Amino acid sequence: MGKIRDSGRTRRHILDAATREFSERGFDGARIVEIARRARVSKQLIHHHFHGKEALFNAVHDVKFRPEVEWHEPLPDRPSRLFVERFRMRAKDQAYIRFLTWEAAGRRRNSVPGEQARRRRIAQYGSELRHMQAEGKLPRDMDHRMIQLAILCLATYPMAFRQITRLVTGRDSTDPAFQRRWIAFLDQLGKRLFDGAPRSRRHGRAAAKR
Amino acid sequence: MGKIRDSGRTRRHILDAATREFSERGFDGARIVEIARRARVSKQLIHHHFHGKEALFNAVHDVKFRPEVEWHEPLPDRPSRLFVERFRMRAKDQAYIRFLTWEAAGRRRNSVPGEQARRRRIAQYGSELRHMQAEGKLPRDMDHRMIQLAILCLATYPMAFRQITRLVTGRDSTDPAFQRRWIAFLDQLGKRLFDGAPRSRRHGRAAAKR
DNA sequence: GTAGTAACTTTACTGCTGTCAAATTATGAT
DNA sequence: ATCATAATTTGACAGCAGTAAAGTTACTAC
Repeated sequence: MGKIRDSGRTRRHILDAATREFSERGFDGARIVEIARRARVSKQLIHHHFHGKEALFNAVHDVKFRPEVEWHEPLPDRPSRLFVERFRMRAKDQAYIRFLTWEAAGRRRNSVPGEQARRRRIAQYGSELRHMQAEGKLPRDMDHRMIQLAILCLATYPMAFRQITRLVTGRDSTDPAFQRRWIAFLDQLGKRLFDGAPRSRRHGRAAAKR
Repeated sequence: MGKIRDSGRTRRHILDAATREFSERGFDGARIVEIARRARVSKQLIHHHFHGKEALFNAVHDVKFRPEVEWHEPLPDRPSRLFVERFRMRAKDQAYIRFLTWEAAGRRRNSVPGEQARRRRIAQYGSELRHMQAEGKLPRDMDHRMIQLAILCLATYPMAFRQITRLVTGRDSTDPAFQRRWIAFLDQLGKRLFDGAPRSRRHGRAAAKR
């Protein structure tokens, strides 16, 4: 019998199960009995290791998602790849997207968990963008924070709002065929936006319209 | 005493209250007692008029959000305004955004409610985009469905993921100051993307990079 | 080996939530 | 006036979710 006692292992099992359950059903929808079933422990044991549902939820965030937040990925050198690279990251981490979506939907607490670290992380990304602006790789006449937000829009939305993506494109956002096309599109987008007029010298086009 | 009985009025009150409650807390988080309190009726009366929580939820969608889905807005003539106009719409209807977000987060049912109408609505928008492509107003070398999705990304995400928007820009997405800047940014984006190189004749740029 | 501690189980309960059924009150037709 | 019908209130309950506390089993140090 593999009945050896190992608190670390069971804690891990519980956390894994809880991660999936919370991701799928959200905090209110999640059932701790279900988590117990998935982790193959009794629900009381969950309450023994962690202390209540709320605490378990926080633990899940800390253990499972904090690394994601802390992780620092290098920016691509070509600015036109900003969209694509970010999307690639997001597409790999569906669970985190779902967590973000639940967080956005619910308003259980005005301060988001791990706000400090996330703010730092985001600020750092922002300063790198500004640096690219200074180098002339990104247009200077655009607010770098808005560029950053746009990157997140295009990288996150299709994975978060899967039902919409399916309605619009006919394919689920997890479908590799969709991801290929979206990446191709983001590449076009990046090139048109940033390769074409990287300098700030007024991005003169034929002002034909209007 | 305004104690006259008017089923229509109370039904409306219940629906209003339910709309807010479901928007704020989602299906699982919503409490029908709370809906009753807001509508100033007893919870049993809710169960009398509608039949259970699930049915009430569907009714809310039908009555409150269906019109939004059905509504047909004219596309702007200048393609560069596509982003801005869509965002303007979205910013006005926070409740609908929240509904979409809950819908995206939860997986209560694989088929989304009102799918038929929404699909038709979306397809129509798509065909108008294709028409703009045919007119040369939009680049032909981009997949119009991806353009459509991008529009939704940029219009919806900041309003849906308010916590992210706040972390990135420092302002809440309902803040008029943010909305002004985002609109300005989307305008720049649209111009760079669609005013500059509307034709499909290879959008020649200085292929300096790489 | 034994004592102590921590992992796990069992039993039980409390509070809440959605729902049902019956009683009451208003409304409208005849 | 009366009677049927629908609106609304009252009362009650059955189920479940989270939790607490006590009991049992395994592991560890001495």
